[in-house]
Amino acid sequence: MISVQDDPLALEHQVCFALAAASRSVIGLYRPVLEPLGLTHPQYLVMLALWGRSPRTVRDIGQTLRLEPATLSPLLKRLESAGLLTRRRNADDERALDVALTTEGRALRQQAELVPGQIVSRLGMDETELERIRDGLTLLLAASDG
Amino acid sequence: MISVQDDPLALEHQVCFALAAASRSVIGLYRPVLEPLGLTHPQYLVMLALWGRSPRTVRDIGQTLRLEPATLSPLLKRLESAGLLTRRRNADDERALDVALTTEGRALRQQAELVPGQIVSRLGMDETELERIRDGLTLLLAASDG
DNA sequence: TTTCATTTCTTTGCCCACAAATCATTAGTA
DNA sequence: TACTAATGATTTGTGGGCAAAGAAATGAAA
Repeated sequence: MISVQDDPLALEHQVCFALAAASRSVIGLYRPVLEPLGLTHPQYLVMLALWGRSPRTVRDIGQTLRLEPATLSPLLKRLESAGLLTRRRNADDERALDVALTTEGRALRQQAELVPGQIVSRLGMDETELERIRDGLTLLLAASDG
Repeated sequence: MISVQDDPLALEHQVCFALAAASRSVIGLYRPVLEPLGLTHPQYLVMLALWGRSPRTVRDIGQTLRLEPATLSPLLKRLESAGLLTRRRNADDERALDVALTTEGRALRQQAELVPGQIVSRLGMDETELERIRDGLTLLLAASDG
């Protein structure tokens, strides 16, 4: 007889379910926190990348965030419409698109600095445990990404 | 001076980035494995739920998988079109929709039983480590879900 | 230089994912 | 019995996310 214990298809055994559900759930926590900044969560990640270094090409952002250019292309246009960045063809290589922060985009960083603390507080989890999970996920990403 | 070490906005510090990227990356591993079954990953999760118990209402599936009815509604119609399940209003409560496996849907389980092994093998990760990560994610889900 | 392959981004098509609004049914209440 | 509130699913609108195809620029090789 198959019990929940040893059924390999039991939902609670699936890493992929825990991963997908936790990802959606945690990203859901960001929604109200990012809403005053006018950002969705993927847009927030792009801004994090640009606050780290600007300008960057689409390719560069994609490699950093593990996103396809087909995903980034429309997303970057929305951030451009919001006035947070500019999109301009690179002078040396017209294929590449330079994405650069505007003054407004750079300024948004101040508000964004409050975000991680708010999320951790909403999670109400031990920070050490949180870091342990993050490190596990980084391992998992490396294993699935390679 | 702000170094990568203590910058709270550094990408590699963000649990949400590791979570989102790992989730997409791992789900990406399922694509070629599920393709012969004719399932996407979210559809696979719904089938897992139904292999666990059938029939179920949309509400029940949504609570189990943490998905909104608005997400499930079209997804279930696709699985119905694929012949894997039936959708019928509950006789006792016409508001509720009973989702039940067809013979074909039930039969697909055999092929699905091979999936978890293939994924673990593609990940090439220690299974104990994988279980540790899953348990951490379950904690995270509980913290963000409540 | 001409040709062909490669690179980079964009477009198209399909599938999630969810908030908000809507519809139908049921439950609860006067 | 009527009226109202609550429940369960669907629809609509917006925004990811990616594969595949397309367009433009560059690089390489004949």
